Amino acid sequence: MEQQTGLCPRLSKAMDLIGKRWVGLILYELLDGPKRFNQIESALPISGRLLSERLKELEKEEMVERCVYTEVPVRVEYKLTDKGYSMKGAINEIEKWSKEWL
Amino acid sequence: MEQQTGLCPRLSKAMDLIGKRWVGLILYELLDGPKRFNQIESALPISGRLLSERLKELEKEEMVERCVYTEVPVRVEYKLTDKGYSMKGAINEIEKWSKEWL
DNA sequence: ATAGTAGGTTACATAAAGTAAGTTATATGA
DNA sequence: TCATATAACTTACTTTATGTAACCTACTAT
Repeated sequence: MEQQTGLCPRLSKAMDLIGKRWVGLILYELLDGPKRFNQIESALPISGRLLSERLKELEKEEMVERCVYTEVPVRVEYKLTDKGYSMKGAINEIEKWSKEWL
Repeated sequence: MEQQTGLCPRLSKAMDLIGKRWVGLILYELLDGPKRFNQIESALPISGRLLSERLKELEKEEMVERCVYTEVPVRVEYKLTDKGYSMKGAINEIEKWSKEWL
C-alpha cells in the first residue's frame, strides 16, 4: 500500500472503521443501550472470538466503553461513548437505505 | 455462522455491503461522477485486483453500471445507478462524522 | 463431585486481501 | 521493424483476517 492519493485521511479512517466486518452491526446493537457480551453475541451471528476482538478495537478508538460490575457472576457491559453514539446518523441512513433498496 | 437471531436481514445485508473493505470509498469516488478504472485506482490506495473484484460485486448488486466506449484504447467508465447514488446520505453522514471526531 | 454460567482465550483451518508480474489490443516513436 | 506505452484487467503467490470449536477461570447450585 502507501501510495500518495489526495484522499482525506479522516474519511479514509472512518471508512476503515465501519468498513470492517461486524462493526456497523455492533454499533447498531449498542445504540439501543448498553449491552452485555453474551447479549451482543446472541443478537448477531458473530463468534465470541471476533466479538471480543472488535470490542477491544472499538474501545481503543474510544467509541465503546467497557464497564465491569463485580457481581457474582461478574457482569460486563459495553456502552457507546459520545464518539460512538454520534455514529447514529450514519447507521440510521444505512438502515433507511436498506429498507428502501433491499 | 447461521444462528437464528432476530436481526433484520436487509440491515444485515446493507452492513455486509458497506462493511466490506473499499466499498465506501469506491462509492464516495463515484458520487463525484462517473470515473474510469484507472482514475479510481489512482484515487485510492487499492490494487487493481481488488478494485476489479469490488466493481464486479457492485455491478451484481446493481449499485454501479459499467459503460464501455469502444475508442482506442478502449474507455470503460463506472457510474452509480439510482440504487448506488442513494447511498449518498449514508456516505455523507460518515464523512461528517469523520470531520467531527477524527 | 458434577454441571452451569459469564466472559472470555487458544489453536487450527479456510477465506479474503495484498503484491507483483503477465495479458490483450492498439498506437506511437526510433 | 522493434521496442515502448496505455487501458483495463487477470493470474499466481504470500500474508492477513475470519470462522469454528475446544478450553479456561471463578463462582454457584444440585
